[in-house]
Parts: sequence; structure tokens; C-alpha cells
Amino acid sequence: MDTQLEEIWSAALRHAGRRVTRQRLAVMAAATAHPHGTTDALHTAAQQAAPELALATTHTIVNDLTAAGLLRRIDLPHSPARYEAELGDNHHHAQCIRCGRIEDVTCAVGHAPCLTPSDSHGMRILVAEVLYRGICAQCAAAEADQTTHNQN
Amino acid sequence: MDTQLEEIWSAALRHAGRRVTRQRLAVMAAATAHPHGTTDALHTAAQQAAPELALATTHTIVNDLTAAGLLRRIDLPHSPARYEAELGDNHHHAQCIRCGRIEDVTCAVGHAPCLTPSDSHGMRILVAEVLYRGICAQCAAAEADQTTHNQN
DNA sequence: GTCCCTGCAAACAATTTGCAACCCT
DNA sequence: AGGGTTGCAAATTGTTTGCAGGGAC
Repeated sequence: MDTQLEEIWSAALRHAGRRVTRQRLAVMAAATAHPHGTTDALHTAAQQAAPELALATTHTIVNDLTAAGLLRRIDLPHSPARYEAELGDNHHHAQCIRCGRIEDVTCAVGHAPCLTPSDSHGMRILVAEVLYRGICAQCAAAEADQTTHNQN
Repeated sequence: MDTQLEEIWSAALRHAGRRVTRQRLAVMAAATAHPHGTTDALHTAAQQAAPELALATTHTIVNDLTAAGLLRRIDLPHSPARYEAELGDNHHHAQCIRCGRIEDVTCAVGHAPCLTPSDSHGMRILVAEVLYRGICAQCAAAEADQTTHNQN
């Protein structure tokens, strides 16, 4: 585990009024190493640094760290909750409807005007999360290949 | 139940290669009458028109109707799946982080450029779903009220 | 008559909770 | 020392599945 990152996380935990434990550091390391990881995946990865870590505890930790603003939760259809380290870069996600792969998208074009409509039924918008759905390069290539073969 | 809508739904079901049953019509009526309804809510509402309807069957129906393109599924954090009739109007949703209320948002400003980035890691984007999170008018008013009282 | 669709019960998956022991501060 | 955290097991919640009967076409 990276010592430098560990100090940053420790400081973040303390700043959020949380205690610094081996389990929490292990989960944050796992979330950084495996972005978009499910609770299950993070649990498995974190067990390298904290073997006794229980799955239920992993749930408790990711919930608390999300509330503390250290992790960001990603909800996708037909998938358990996923998490990634909250880096404040406000990116979005794109998912392939064929293989389920998840990519980060930085949505450089037309960002602000779309994402912050000043008014919607009187609701004051704080954040906007965009989920793009489409077909990734690999799956598109595979389908094109398929089509070519069928044309014979 | 509205006879005119019923005919539209029947045609849609047949067009999708599905059979027209009382249960399916009841679920579609419920989804129209209760937009953003959970499976549980739709099940309860649909039982007015189809009392024998089982909850498991409601799950089967909404899954199939979503696959058929007649319903649209809405996934929100910390909530079971929600559904609404697919009207092809491509609107988005805003949720209050205080009370959980869900509003429809038509995102008129800067729509196209933001929602269809031509390229993202080579993925061809087909649709974009935006979830806005903020504080609704009622909750904002309640909080302002609270603040005023505290200032005494 | 055929086959999709439904009802019911049971299985399953993801997440939460209760409580005693633990260990960070 | 004190209270936030953890581990474990059990409970909950949301959803899926298997199978027999029933209804749409």
C-alpha cells in the first residue's frame, strides 16, 4: 500500500471526524485501485491489507465514507452499488449496453449550461450526474465483424 | 380505466409481439397514473384493475415491458427500481436530497451538445440520462424558516 | 390447440441491523 | 478510559426462478 496516499487518506478521515483504522484505509486503497468496484470487489481487494475485514463491515464503511464525501457512489441499472474515490473532478460515466464496461467521461462540451439549469420546479440544483449508454469500440468492432461474415 | 389509452397500449403490446392481458394493461395504467412508481406501488395500484396480480408477476411484467420499450426504468440511489411510461420525450429527473421527491426536468438549455459527446473512449453514445440532485422549494422554505427561528 | 403468460412459493442477492469485543484517540 | 468501529450472525428488502395451470391468439 502506498505510504503517501495513506497519509492523505488518514488526514481526510480525521478531517471528517472519523477514526483512522486499518480497515478503512484498506477500503480506500481498494476504491482507488479498482474504480467502479462493487462492494464485493472492494471487500475482496481490501482483504489483502485487512484479512479479517467482514463484508458487512465493508458495507458500513463505504456507506459512511460516502456520507463523509471521501467516496462517490455510482448506481447503474441491474448492478449492485459501485464506488470510486471522490476526487472532486466531477466526471461522468458511460456504460456499454453490450458488455457492461464502464468508462469515465469528462464531458468537455457544453458542460455548464446543460448541467445547471437554474430552475426546475423551484428546485435548487446542486449536482448533476450523467449516465451515457452506448456501444464501446470493442463491441462495435465485434458486431461489424459479425455483419461482414453474415453478408457472405 | 381509460378506454382510449387502453387501445393504444394494446396496439403497443401487439406491436412488440406481446399478448394483451388484463394484468399488463393494469400495470401500464398504473405506470401512467403513478409516474416514478416503485414496483411495489405499481403492483398495489394495478390490483384495482387486476386483483389477482401477484407481486412477482409485476416484476416479470415491468422487466418485459421495459425490454419492449413501453416502460422506462429509473434507478435512484437507495431506492428500489422505479418505472414510468416511455413517451419518447427524453426528459430527465431531479431528486430532492432532503425529502426524496422526484420531479421531471426538460433540460431545455444546451441539450444536444452536452448529451451527445461524439467521442468518449471510442464509445458510440446512444442515450444520456441525467440525474439532478438538489433541494426542492418546500425543503428550502422549511430550512429558511428553521434558520430564521434559530436567529432569535 | 399451441404456447405465452400468470400465480404461487421458494430461492437468491444485496444490504442492514443488533450486540459484544475491540482499539483508535 | 470512552466511544467510535469492527466482526459475526441473523433479519430485511428487492428481485428472480421453477413449475403447473390458465388464457390469448
